[in-house]
Amino acid sequence: MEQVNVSLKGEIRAFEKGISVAEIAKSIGAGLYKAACACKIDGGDADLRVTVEQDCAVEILTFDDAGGKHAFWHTGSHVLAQAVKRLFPASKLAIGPAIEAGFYYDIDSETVFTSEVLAQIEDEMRKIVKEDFAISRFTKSKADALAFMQEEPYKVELINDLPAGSEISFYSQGEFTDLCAGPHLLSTGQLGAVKLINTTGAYWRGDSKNKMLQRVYGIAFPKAAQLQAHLDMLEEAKKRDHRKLGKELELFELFDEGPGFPFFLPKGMVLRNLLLNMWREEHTKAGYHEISTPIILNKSLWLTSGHWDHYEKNMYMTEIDGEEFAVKPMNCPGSLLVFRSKLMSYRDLPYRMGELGLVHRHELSGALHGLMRVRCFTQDDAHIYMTEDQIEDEILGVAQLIDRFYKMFGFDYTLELSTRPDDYMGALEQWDIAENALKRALEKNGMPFTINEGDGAFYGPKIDFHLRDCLGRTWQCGTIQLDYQMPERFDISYIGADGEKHRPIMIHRVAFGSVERFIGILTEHFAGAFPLWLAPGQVRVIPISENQHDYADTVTRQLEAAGLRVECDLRNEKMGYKIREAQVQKIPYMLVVGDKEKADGTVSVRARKDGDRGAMAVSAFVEGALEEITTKAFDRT
RNA sequence: GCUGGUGUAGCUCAGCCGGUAGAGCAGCUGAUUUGUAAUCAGCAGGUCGGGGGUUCAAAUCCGUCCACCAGCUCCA
Repeated sequence: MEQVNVSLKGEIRAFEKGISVAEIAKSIGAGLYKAACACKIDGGDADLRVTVEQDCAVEILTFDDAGGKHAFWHTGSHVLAQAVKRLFPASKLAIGPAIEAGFYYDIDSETVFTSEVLAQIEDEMRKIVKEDFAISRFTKSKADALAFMQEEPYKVELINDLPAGSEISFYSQGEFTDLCAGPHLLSTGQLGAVKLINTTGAYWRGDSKNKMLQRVYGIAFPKAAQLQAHLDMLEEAKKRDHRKLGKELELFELFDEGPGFPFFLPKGMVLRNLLLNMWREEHTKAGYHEISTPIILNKSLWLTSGHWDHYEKNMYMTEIDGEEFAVKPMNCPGSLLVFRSKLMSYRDLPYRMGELGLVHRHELSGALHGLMRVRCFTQDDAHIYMTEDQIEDEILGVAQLIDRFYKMFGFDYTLELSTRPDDYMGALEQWDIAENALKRALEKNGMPFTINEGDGAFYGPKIDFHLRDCLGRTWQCGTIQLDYQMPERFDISYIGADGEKHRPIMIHRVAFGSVERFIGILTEHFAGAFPLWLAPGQVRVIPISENQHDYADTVTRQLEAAGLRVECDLRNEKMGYKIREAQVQKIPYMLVVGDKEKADGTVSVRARKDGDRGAMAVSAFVEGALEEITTKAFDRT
């Protein structure tokens, strides 16, 4: 009998040739076999049914591994499809993948999947889980696969797109079979707890020209307790929603009169201005010169920049004295005009020009979302004009600046390199140079990144910074774009050491991305409990009774003199009521003053995060608070 | 923009099959003078998202527009 040597977590074991990975898992232990979802063979994702024909390294994946979760949820989507087919046999199935959290299935059905129908489907799914069907895999030739799936038009379309001669795999469970590359679990019973989250519309193949299908989202876990924990997490995320908190904390407001045009309220402005003060300080230190350019500019400028050709559908137009003007969707043309207005020497380069520029873009009404997706926003923009041999240093400098900004709040982020889009402007070889320069800068500095093909700006490739928020959603914030095109189009130049004119290269970059979006992300990140340095109201003085109003007022003035943002609550309410209100408003510190404090010249400090800290001298409190502000200390709640 | 859903007092929501609007919180007034997350009472507050239509009668039914929500698409 032939044997193969299988490396399992570094340990080599011999098995009979042709053994399936599932059997290998079983040989290790019944527990592992039960928990196994998928596997990796020599590092590549594989199905547990795969047989081992030669020496290799095998890794068994469970729900705790990303690959295991993927298979788990993918099976979830098949169970969903099976339930829908049982209840509504006329439904046509499109695609049903696993996603970052759970799975979905796109279905073409006459029946509208209301919440009642969803509950019905969910019940049917639980039955299928209970029935514990073994899941089997088989393959067919392309012709056979087409014949086999002839009742499913979407599957036929998918199969037709597969290369001729390919072996097409299917998975079966009970009466249900689906076209699928896998991997899948061994049986439907492994799913444990399933839950359908919601249903929405989705275009077939993501193209708005195609038919709108119904997308049903679901999630599943091995244990009911895990499902409950996940649902609790979603509940918590809802509480942190910046749209809710923004209203409650009076930070910003959106009115019907200005869809997508946010209004900032007094408290929101305090936060915003503090953020921008920090931004200005950091940029001044980093050698940037701040400018401000108008929001309405003549159409001719937008023709020169190429925005008219590439961005017109998103631009707001107006007419002045019989001429066409556009509201700026980007700040770069203004910056270029400023650069061009002065004769520049190579000694001036790199020239870093920053602008907190208000831009307007017409986004689809359905895309609007609180402060995260709006129609007018402030980019913390900057344009760096430089020579070719300054590119790498400048990119690195910007990346470090952005890194400092994000670390200041404890944000995680990932990098993406976006390459040449279809509607690109300029010469191919310049794009290659630019893409390589960005790639080199990242690689040279050991910054890991993924590549997002075809997602660059029309004038150049870019490095995008994606922040992760409390919902696990990622938001594109910072970006660094390298541009050879605009300098060309605007015919800008500098005088080189040789006395001749040369064309500079430019970087477009933002750190916050959109000041509005960043504030939205910060709000959710901190659940409205901003670090002391950013909190619109930092301290609330709470006298216990009228008897201490004079003292409370004295304390308040002392804190004001120290530069703290403080309010004194002199209302005729009980202390508990005032504390509750301050707590709800996420005021970092409450200072309770009663007769004792008045007599001793102290304050009883209550912190938002951990409650009563006891009495201390006013000066001691001020000193601690100022220290906390200077260090920009934060803790995520 | 598309699919589905929602729109009632400042906020959160109730109002069955059409009979002409209600609660809690917030607000105001008064009483209470209070020791670490809600003191009590009274008052005031809404042409029920907008314009239409059906009807003796519309918050309720129909249609349309607007906004919002969940996604799709797009994106900072």
